[in-house]
Order: sequence, then structure tokens, then C-alpha cells
Amino acid sequence: MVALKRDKEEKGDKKKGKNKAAGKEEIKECPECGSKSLVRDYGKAEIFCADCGLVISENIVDLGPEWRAFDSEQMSRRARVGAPMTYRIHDKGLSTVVTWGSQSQGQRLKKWQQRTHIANTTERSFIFALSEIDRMACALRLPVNIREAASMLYRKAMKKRLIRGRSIEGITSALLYITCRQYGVPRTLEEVREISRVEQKEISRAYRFLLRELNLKVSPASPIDFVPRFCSLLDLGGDIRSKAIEIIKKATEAELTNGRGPIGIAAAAIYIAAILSGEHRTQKEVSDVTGVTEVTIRNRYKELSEQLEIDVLL
DNA sequence: AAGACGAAAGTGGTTGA
DNA sequence: TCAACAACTTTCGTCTT
Repeated sequence: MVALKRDKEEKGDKKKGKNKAAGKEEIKECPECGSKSLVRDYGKAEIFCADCGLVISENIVDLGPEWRAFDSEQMSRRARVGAPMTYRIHDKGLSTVVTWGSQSQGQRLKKWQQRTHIANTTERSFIFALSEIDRMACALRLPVNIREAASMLYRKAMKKRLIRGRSIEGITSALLYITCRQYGVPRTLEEVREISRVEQKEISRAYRFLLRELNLKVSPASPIDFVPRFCSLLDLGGDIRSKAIEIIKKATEAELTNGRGPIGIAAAAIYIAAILSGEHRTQKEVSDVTGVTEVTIRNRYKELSEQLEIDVLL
């Protein structure tokens, strides 16, 4: 983890240097994951990475100085995550309290110990949860803003006493899954499971539980949200990406996406877009990246090409 | 031989009585 | 709580390049 942090900081430094040299150069790729699919959302006045969801600039007006803001913001966010300190202070305080006492304070002491024991274990599991969120977010190449959001949700769940008796692994995995969806850069359940230590069943159980208990609304993922990441995993360029998105938009208009899994739609659209652009990827390759079977890709792709009257000649 | 195709049976999640 | 249901997967034989 330390190594990863250093790696990131180096990246940032490199970028900064480059920026200084070129003056007001436009940001071309995500400093977090290196993806080139940056999206300008003028409605929200921000630039974010379509691959990992990192908000790079929240005020598009002035690009230059915004870089520093991004860096220092990242620093302060990182600094705020440092829960272990409280734990240490907490622990130290304990040892001094216990020393003096007489008579009936034996019982009082017991109570204290019990209470501090509880405080200790919840504190400890909280720290563990944060480190788990961090570990998994690293593995999924998610930016700090999403990590922070997931941590905040965890805190919320803790305040509502939703954690006790449940596996931290399941909760944290589900929270990351939720947060990714909320930030418009969904990960598949399978991707989350791969880096999680619990099985998919438990993650989805925790997912449903948290949505209910925290009153969270997660709109169904759009196939479009998956396109940038799948495309870069398949080493397909921006033209194919936009072609795939165009296909999905048409498909949505024609109501071909209703009731269908968004990942399958995305997979098929990418498959078609790649062929149309002369950069053929086999159904197997697309299937490996997206996690849906070739059969599903075939079914979606048949529906799409027939209904949208796209001639796909191999 | 590899990729694409499609039929058929199986699986897990949702819904409505 | 249970059965029906649609989407998706698994498996496998066949066709095409």
C-alpha cells in the first residue's frame, strides 16, 4: 500500500512538472488510473474520469491552478483517513485510568474494562473496515473521492448500529459496490468479489441490507457507464467507445434495453462497435473482460443488430 | 483449429398470490 | 412462503472461415 501511494505521488509530480512546463495545458489522462476517458460534465461543472470516477477538476473555468487544488485536496483527504491515531490515544488513556481505586471500585473497574473493551473492539473493527475499504479501492483502482464516500457510509452504518453481528468484509465490499454505482463508474459484482474476501452471495446480501437500512437509492446502472472501462480493458480506442455509446443510446430509445442486464448490452454494443471499426474482438475476448457469457453477447448482439438495422459483416 | 451459432437444460433472483 | 417467471449461464453439437 505504501508502495502504491508513492507510485501515485510520483505520478502526480510528473504531471505537475509537465503542466508547469506547458503552461496551461489541458488535462489528457486520469492521474489515478491513467485512463484517457475523461468526461466533461458541464452541468455539474466538473471533469471526471469515466474509468475510475475520479473528479479531477470541479471548476472547469480555470484549468491551470486547479491542479494544485486537486493535489492538496487529495493530501488533506488522505490525512483525514488517519483513524489509527485515535485508537492509539484511546488505548493509552485507558492504562492511566485503571491504576487508582479502593473498595467498591473493583466493580466499577470491571464495568470500565467492559466498556473500554467494547470501545476497543468497535474501534478496532472500524479501523479494520477503513483499511479494507482502502485495500479494495486500491485493487479496483478507485480514486480517493470514492474511498472517502464509502468510508462515510460505513461511519453512518456504524452510527445506526448496522454493523454488529455482520461481517465487515461483506459490508465494506457492498459499500464500495454501492459507491461506484452512485459515482457512475459501476463495477460488476464479480469484479468486487474478486478483490473481496467473501463470496458474492454475502456481498449482495449486504448490498440489499444496506440499501434498505440506510435508505439509499441507487438507480439501475446504465450500460453506458461500463463502456469506457471495458473498452480500455479491451484496448479499444475512443472512436469505438463513442460508437458503442451511440449504439446503446439508440437501443435505449428503441426500448431494447428494458429488463436486460446492462453489462450484456454494453458488451454487445462494444462487440458491434469494434467490428464496425475494423478492430475485431472475439466474443470470447469480450466475454472475458465483461464477465457475461458469449451466449448472452450473441443474444444481445443479434437483437441490437437486427432491431437497429446495423449491418455487421465479418 | 478457432470462432461463431443456437438449442436445451440448469441456476439464482424477483414478483405476486 | 412458495411457485411462476424472465434473464442469464452452462454445456454441447454443428456450421463457417
